[in-house]
Formats: sequence, C-alpha cells, structure tokens
Amino acid sequence: MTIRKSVSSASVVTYLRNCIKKGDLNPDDKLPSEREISERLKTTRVTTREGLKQLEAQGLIYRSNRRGWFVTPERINYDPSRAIYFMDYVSEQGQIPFSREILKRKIVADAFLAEAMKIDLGEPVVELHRLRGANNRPVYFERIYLREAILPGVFDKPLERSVSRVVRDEYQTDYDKVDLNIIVGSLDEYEAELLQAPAGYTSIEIQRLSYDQDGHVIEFDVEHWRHDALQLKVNLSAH
Amino acid sequence: MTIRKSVSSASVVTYLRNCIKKGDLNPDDKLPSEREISERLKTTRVTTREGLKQLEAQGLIYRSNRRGWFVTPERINYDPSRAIYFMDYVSEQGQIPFSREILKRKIVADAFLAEAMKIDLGEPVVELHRLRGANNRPVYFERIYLREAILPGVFDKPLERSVSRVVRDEYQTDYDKVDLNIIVGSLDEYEAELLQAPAGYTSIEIQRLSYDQDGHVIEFDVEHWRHDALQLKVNLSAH
DNA sequence: TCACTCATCTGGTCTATACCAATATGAGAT
DNA sequence: ATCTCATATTGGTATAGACCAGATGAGTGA
Repeated sequence: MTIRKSVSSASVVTYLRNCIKKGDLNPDDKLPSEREISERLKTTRVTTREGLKQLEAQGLIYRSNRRGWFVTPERINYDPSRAIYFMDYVSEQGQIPFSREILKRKIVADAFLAEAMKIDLGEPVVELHRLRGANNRPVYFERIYLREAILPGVFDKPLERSVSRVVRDEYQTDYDKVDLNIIVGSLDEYEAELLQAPAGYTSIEIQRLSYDQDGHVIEFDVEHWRHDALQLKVNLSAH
Repeated sequence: MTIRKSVSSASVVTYLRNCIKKGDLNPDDKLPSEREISERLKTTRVTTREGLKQLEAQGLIYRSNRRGWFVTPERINYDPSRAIYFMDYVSEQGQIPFSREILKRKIVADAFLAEAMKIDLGEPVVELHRLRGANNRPVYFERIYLREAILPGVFDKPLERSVSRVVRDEYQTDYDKVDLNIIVGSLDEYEAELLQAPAGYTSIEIQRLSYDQDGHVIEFDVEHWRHDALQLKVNLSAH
C-alpha cells in the first residue's frame, strides 16, 4: 500500500496556486502574511514558508525584503539572436523599461577578464555596471567590458541607452559573431540587493562575448537575470 | 575571536565550500551527515539544512534521496547550435553517456501540442520519453514529438540513439531552422524521480521546435535538465 | 505642512524536539 | 557464498516557540 500521509506544505502550494489561477490574486498583489496563512491552514510558519519557497522556485511568487510576498508579473521575452535593444523589446511587450547606470570606470584586464575576453593581462578596458527592469521591477544586473583598443574614446560616449547602438553608429562596427554561455546559479549579496531579491536567489547568468567582422573581441557582458523574470528565445538557422 | 553576529547557516556554506575547494571533498564524494555537520558546527539540523540548500542552489552539491549529500561532478557543455548528438558530445567531454527509453507510443495532438507545434488538433504524433545522463547520473529528461505526416513510419525506426540521425539519414530531411525556448522552472514528482532529484528541484526547461527546408515543423522536444548538470553554449552569427 | 519618533507588522533566522520513510548494514539462516 | 530480515542511519517533514532587523504607518511636535 502506498497510502502516503499528505505533505502539509503542499496544501499551502495548492491553496495559493488556486488563488492565483482563479484570479483572486493578480500580478504584483500582496499575499497574506506568513502568520495569517499559517493560521488559516492550521500549520506553522516553517511549513508555510516551505510552501512559499516552492512557489518562489516555480517563479509564481516573489518576495520583497520584509515587506511580504507578491504574485510574479509576466516574464520578459528575450531573444539574444535578434538585433534589438532592451528598451525597445520591453516596450514592444507592453511593459515600461528602465535602465540605471551603477558604475562606469576604466580598468585593466585581470586574470579572469583576460581569459574570458582572450586578451592580454593589463589591457585597458571600460567597465560598466547597470541595472535594468520593467514596470519598476529590476530584472537583470549587467557588467559590461569594452576594449578601448578597438573602441577608442568609448568611455566618453553616451552609453546609457545602448552600448551596441554606440558601437554600430559611432564606430561603424558590426557584431558579426556572438558566443553565449548560459548557466543557472545564485545571486551574491551585492547582486541580490540590486535586484531586490534575497541573497542566494536563483539566477540565470548569461555571458556574452561579441566579435567584430575581423574576429576581434569587442565586448564582454555578464548578465544576471532574476529567474522568474526571463523567458529566453533563441532562433537558430542552418548555414 | 570570530564572534560574529552574522548568519550561522552561512558558516555551514563556507565550511563546506572550503572542504570542496581544498579538495578534501571530491566530485561524487559523500558529505558528512546533517546531524554530524550540525554537531561539528554547534548548530541545529534546520540551520545546517538551510546552508546545504544554498550550496545546492549554487550547484555545488546534490542529494540522493535519503542517502546523503554529495559533491556535484562537472557540468555537461551543451551547444544546441551544433549538429552533434548527445552520446557524442558527452563522450567528447570525457564522460560516459547513457540514454534510456522510458516510453514510445502513438498519440494525437492535444490542445497544448497543437498550439506548440502549430498543427491541427488530432494530428497523429509519435511521442517518445527518454532519460539521459553521464557517468550513471541522470542529467535530463526529454519528451519528443514527431509528426507522422512528415516522417511516415517513424514509429518503427530505431530511435534509441538519436532521433535527428534517423531524420537525416532515413528521410533525407535536414533541420533547417530551430526555435529554442528556455525557461527556469522546477521538476514535478514524475520528472524528479527519474532525475533522482527531490520534487520541486530547480530545472532548466528547453523547448525545441525544429523545421525542415520547406518550413514545416518536423519535431518538438521538451527537455528538463538538472540545473546543476548543464552549461549551455550558443554560438550566433550574423548573416 | 513637514520631519521625526516609535510602536507594530513583516519576513529572516535560529533552537530544540519529534516522528516518518527510504536506504544502508550486518547478523543469522540457507 | 547468498539470501533474508531486523535494525540503525539518513534525510524529509513538521510542531512550538523565540528573537532580530527592516519596513510601515500613525501620531507628535516644530
């Protein structure tokens, strides 16, 4: 006989999932407090939290530091194979994008960058950090590294809106080849705070290495997306 | 003195991470039991488990149902833009691949399939489930749907090793275009059991829709990868 | 009106304990 | 040797209670 005693945290999951499916709870709505849910379902906070974390892992709900749990809004569709800018494809999907520059400075390549960008240790690089989101909700944090050798004076260009636009328009350089490296990981404290997520939150890390027509690396990006905010689409064609 | 008011589950994380980094623990080695770790670090099981779950989210360790926690072996590199088969690219990476057929049957397209494959409701389709892994460790579970209309008699072909090989060799049909859809989610009970993971385990879901030279959909796949077993690489070229 | 203060609410972390279910283990029977 | 079965071990789930830290909102005073 496989009569299993039902798992109690599962009832939290089904209860809340139904609320969401039925429409009692809509995107960005606040869930009842953990203590209230526990009382309503006659269980303890530990168990309730177990259920909430499962829904979080499924991307159905998210939490805002000590403010409560909320229903996750629609994901953003991102297609790295299309030549289109964040601000544009988010608008296209009916959401209001924002982009915030966190840091911009000149550095020299350390061991990690040299290896990743296939350049010499110590080569001058422009580093750019930025945070992007939709409808006031941050969705990804990005570190960008640009080679000054290939893009002289790039530090002083207006990079807020789109780096790739500047590269194309001001340097007449096309992105000829892009290597993507995608891995699931978790956010460190700094990234988590920017993305308004708890430390350790599951993220999708996308590394992008871009080459020009001559096969030179021009740009290296590392993006950390909230896992609940992204749906990746890639179109591949034989050639 | 290291009297820290910092979180105590973090000490579990750093302690074990150091063991792994130093090489005291190697891939597939078993960690001490939760009770033993708790005792050693003078904390409780709940806290220890909290730390273990964080390491699990980072992909550093995995658990085998009630047997214990283990160090995660190397990830598999998978490049969907390369025309190469699982059995081959896993071997290429120095691991021993396996592939197990779970199910094979003829069905007709339901609403979900019809929508996903852009075909009519009720069109005959061959469904194939299989589990694949490396070094005896399952890494992904896959559902494949093939159109009998385009590939007549495909049900009786030897599909164990590679579906795409059969399509190419026996039907002289090339995969001309592939649409990928990638999302992070979590495993349901059935998928989790096959992948030897706890229910709700974070997974990477890859949907692949393949077209032939004439623009017809020939195949639809849904893969569920253990998040700790996969590193995705995609090469994009302008054309 | 505006800025500040403080009680209150919320989630974040932790202790201590308990029982269950699947797995490993080792002693005894064959 | 091999099989069988009871037992110990391990993780999985849950209860009950506690304190902390950040966010909020109502009330207060300038």
